[in-house]
Amino acid sequence: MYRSHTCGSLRIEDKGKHVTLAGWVQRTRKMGGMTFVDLRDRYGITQLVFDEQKSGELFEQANKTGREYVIQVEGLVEERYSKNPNMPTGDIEIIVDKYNLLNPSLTPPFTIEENTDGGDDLRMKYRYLDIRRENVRKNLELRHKFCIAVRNFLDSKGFLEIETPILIGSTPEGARDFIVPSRMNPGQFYALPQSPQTLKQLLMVAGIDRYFQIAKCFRDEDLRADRQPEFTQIDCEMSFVTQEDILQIFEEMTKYLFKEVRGVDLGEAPFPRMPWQEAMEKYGSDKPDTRFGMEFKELTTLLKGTGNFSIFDDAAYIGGIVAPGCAGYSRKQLDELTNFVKMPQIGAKGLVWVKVADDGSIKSSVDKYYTPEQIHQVCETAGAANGDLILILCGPDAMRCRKQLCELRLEMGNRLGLRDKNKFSLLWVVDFPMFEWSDEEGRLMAMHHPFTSPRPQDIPLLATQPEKVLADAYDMVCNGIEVGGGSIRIHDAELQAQIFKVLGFTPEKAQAQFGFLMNAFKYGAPPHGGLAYGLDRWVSIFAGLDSIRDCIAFPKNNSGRDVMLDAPSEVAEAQLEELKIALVKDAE
RNA sequence: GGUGCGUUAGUUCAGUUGGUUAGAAUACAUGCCUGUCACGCAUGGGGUCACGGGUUCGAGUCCCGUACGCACCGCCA
Repeated sequence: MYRSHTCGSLRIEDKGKHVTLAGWVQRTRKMGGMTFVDLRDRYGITQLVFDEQKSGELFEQANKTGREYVIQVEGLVEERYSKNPNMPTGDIEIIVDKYNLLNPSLTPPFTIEENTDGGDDLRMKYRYLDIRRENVRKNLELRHKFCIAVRNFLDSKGFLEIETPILIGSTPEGARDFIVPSRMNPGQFYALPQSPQTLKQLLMVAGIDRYFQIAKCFRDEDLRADRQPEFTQIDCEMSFVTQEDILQIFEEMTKYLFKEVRGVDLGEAPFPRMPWQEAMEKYGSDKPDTRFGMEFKELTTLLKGTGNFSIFDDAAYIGGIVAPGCAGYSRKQLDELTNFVKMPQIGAKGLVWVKVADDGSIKSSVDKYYTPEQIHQVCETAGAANGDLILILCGPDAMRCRKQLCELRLEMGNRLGLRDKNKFSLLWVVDFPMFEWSDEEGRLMAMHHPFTSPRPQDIPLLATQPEKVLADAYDMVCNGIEVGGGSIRIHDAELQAQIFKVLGFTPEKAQAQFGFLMNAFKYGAPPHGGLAYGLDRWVSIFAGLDSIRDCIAFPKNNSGRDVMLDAPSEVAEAQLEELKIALVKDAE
């Protein structure tokens, strides 16, 4: 037996017990004739005491233990002389009478402390040391609790957890696939699933009317702080359900998770539902952060062609937001905001402001182009009160301009401290367009995915005005983050074929790519639909993290590398030969 | 594919207008210290200033390129 207790379990009630502990040396404090050692494991830290007079030889050994040495000790639990109220085990200490060095350690490249001195890169290279730190471990514990709660909830609702394969076929729609060569079928490749989408639909055809899976998904696209090439989805599908049924059950699950895992009561009220069109008009985003207001006010008709400001006259869209209490912004602060919107990734040309002072007097950066009455009208329309600042953007492309205004709104939200990590605002975004135009492909693309059902009332439009068709699709949004999304699927082979046609697939190509699904639909496919939650995103929201990497045990870096394993890497010639793969030598 | 920022001690960073022997904190080592818990005090070791080229009497500092990291745009059904 290596240990009788963990390093976090002993309390004053255990006084007098003879115990065995094992763990890592967090720190040693040498006080001359006395040495304190903090022994750490996953459960906590317990102080060990070595006394020169009483411990003799043990004292010498204790003084030689370095950081992160793995040791085992036996000793008596004693009440402390001077207690430490800051730690759970702070009332006791172990008077060590037996010491066993299990394994020494090199000095770690960064300190194993909550506020480590290690940078991200180094921490990832030595992730096994990083995970020893309490805050990283806490995130993994939270992730575990989240998964357990999901399983409990879905099990209680009759869902079956079923695994689907990782080696599947490539699908050209959507993200770029990771592909895996097949040795037994030279020249042919598997693809890793971007999601188990088609497989779960086949499970519905198979009569598994409630399915879920905590599924790894793979997308070979560039990374971000909130995007990894492999990530985890809580993938769910149900048969004989309407959109309403799905929204209700997953709203219930969300409330359950908040309560069980985060200790937050979201209340009885249903989540607001916002049509996609409204989200775009009010927030310039299909995933609005509704923790704060500052909704867009369109000013196009009011300002375009009514003054002599050519910038506005040439714009297709003029919109503003009201920043409450910001009328006192200095020239410098306004310049900062102007520079912010002019950053290349935002791309606005400039920023117009209107200040409504505390006494109601109005001043703006376009005073010379408009009459005071017109500017006053702007304040009315925008709903600005005394002390408020109106920020206005315009541009030739309404959609782009709204996106820019969206960025500005979020920036103001940050500046005004309105994006509190402990506040949660959830909503459903519904009624997504079925298709969006792709300039690159020169055709319509499925906005959600090609298996999404159009709203029944819009089906007649498919043949005539497909761009006007709305989908039976929905996203769950929390604090401006898309945390889940799904749709009612097509269960009719005919309708599915019609959608493929709109997407520019020839019947032959559709058959080749998705024949397995359309054939299955011919054998009595039930009406079905579902939803997938982004596990990594949920956990990082619950933990208040800025990057999903912090809740993934072994994440990839910005360029898709695992710096700990040094993957990806080259493989042996022999492996390539076996796969009949020849590498193209760089011509240079 | 693109934009921005960064790369200096084991680590996190500072380094002025281009000018003497490149600093701090922390970590590490040694010594002192019997109630510490971010212990304290003293001493010490530790640097290819990412790499390559250029400008200059002289480059950590300026210029060009490369690599790597981070954030973002494109991309992510």
